[in-house]
Amino acid sequence: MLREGILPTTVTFNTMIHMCGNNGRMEEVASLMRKMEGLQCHPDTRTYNILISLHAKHDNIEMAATYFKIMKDASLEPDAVTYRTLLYAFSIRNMVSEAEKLILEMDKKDLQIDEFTQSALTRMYLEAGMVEMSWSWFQRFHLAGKMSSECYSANIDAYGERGHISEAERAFNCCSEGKRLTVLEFNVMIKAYGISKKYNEACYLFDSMEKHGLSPDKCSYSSLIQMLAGADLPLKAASYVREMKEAGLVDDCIPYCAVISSFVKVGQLEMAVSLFDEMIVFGIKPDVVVYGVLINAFADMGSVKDATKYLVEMRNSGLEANAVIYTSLIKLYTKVGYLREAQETYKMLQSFEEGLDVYSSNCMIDLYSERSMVKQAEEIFEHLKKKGNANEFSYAMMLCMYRRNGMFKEAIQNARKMKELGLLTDLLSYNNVLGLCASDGRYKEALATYKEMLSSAIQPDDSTFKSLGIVLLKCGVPKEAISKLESMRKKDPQSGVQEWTSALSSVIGVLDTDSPDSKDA
DNA sequence: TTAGGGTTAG
Repeated sequence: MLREGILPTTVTFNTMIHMCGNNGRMEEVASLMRKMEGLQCHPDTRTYNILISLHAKHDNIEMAATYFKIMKDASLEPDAVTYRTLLYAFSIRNMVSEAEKLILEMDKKDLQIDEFTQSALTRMYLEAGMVEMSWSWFQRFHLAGKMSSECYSANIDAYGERGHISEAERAFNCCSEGKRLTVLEFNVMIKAYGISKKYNEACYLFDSMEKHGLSPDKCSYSSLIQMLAGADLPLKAASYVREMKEAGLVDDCIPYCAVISSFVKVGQLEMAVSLFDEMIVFGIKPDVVVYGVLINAFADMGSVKDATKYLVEMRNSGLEANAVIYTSLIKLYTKVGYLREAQETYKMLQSFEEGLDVYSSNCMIDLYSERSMVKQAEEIFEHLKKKGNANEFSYAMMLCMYRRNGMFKEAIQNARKMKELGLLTDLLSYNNVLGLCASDGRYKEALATYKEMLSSAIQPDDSTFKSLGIVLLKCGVPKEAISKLESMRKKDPQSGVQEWTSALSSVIGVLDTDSPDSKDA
């Protein structure tokens, strides 16, 4: 583009810088700047505006601010575009003092802030915890009277998203005084009520749209249905789905799916199924997600028959099961103890990119360990470890399997590895490890584990003290003394736990070895 | 710059 013999003008450079920058070729932008300098071709205000906006877009705010300074040093007058670009960039990064400095300059030059930047200011002040300040800016714009629906909505949304519901309401009311409301303001206000868990208000506002001569659009319905479903109010949500259907605004199964999954969540599976049936009657095609919801629901119930029914139905309608569905099936087969089916499903999962995750692998370990199929369980466990995916569940299940099969050495190694990797975090895991230590005669290790448990603020339970009681008993503490410790703990858990700790410390603290028959202690 | 559905165990 830069041909020899023809001197490119500033305008040409501006165009090229703009093009390169928009394509992300920032090195070329820098090289063009150097060429400009070499040719003594002077950048103008527009050149700097482009540079500031490009660097802001590429998240290099320092460079954007630097060009602003260079521009002024070159005695070029920043214009409304310059200020708007930089002020917006500062606002969305919550750079309050930098933004305020610019605003001051703009006021001096009598330059107006555009409404898009204004809503960014509202957000910035809210993020900074300066609610009053944000409100005074909102008012300044509101009183100037040139706000659009988009701007009012952006402000209502800014307040609503952060739970400032009364400011959102005030902004909404300001809007209704100044101009005719549109669906947009209603939608963000409904969303605001949802975020503040004011579901009745949301419904009431939605229902009042008609009185304002407005019809709710797809977004109004979707957000209301979504919020009600998420708030465990599926019955209410269902009535709006029906209304939405009546209005001809349902074109996929997503709103139905939200409500169906809400019914499942609150345990009303029959309602979920009947809404699903209703959806089919209306000719809305179910997709793999909504099938997934039902299959998972029946998997949780251990109902192979129903889960399979929906799986078959899904396949018959030409949909392929995905990794999520196979994971639900593995959960189901683990629950009911169908090893062969689980193995087959696990094999199917291998063909997926996300494929074999910890969850499904742990299900397989669970199945194998219940059957004492040590080798098979180990194989999966090794695979998990190799990929760095083995988690607390994986380790705990392996530990239990080893223990059940009398493989104490392996069990202890596992327990130690768990601690080492920081995977011992849950009460159940601690209890597993303590139970193991107690039955394997590792009293010092039991005490250390118990102390670790207390210091990581895990509340011990009855099962914890059952194992510790065995430890004390094996150390020669009489049964009566142990029962006394337990009744003390039942009466006053706090001091009871302390009594247990000192009893264990005094008995075990004097031992000089742990498990005399082991050499790896 | 309005909203959006599914899997996480002992």
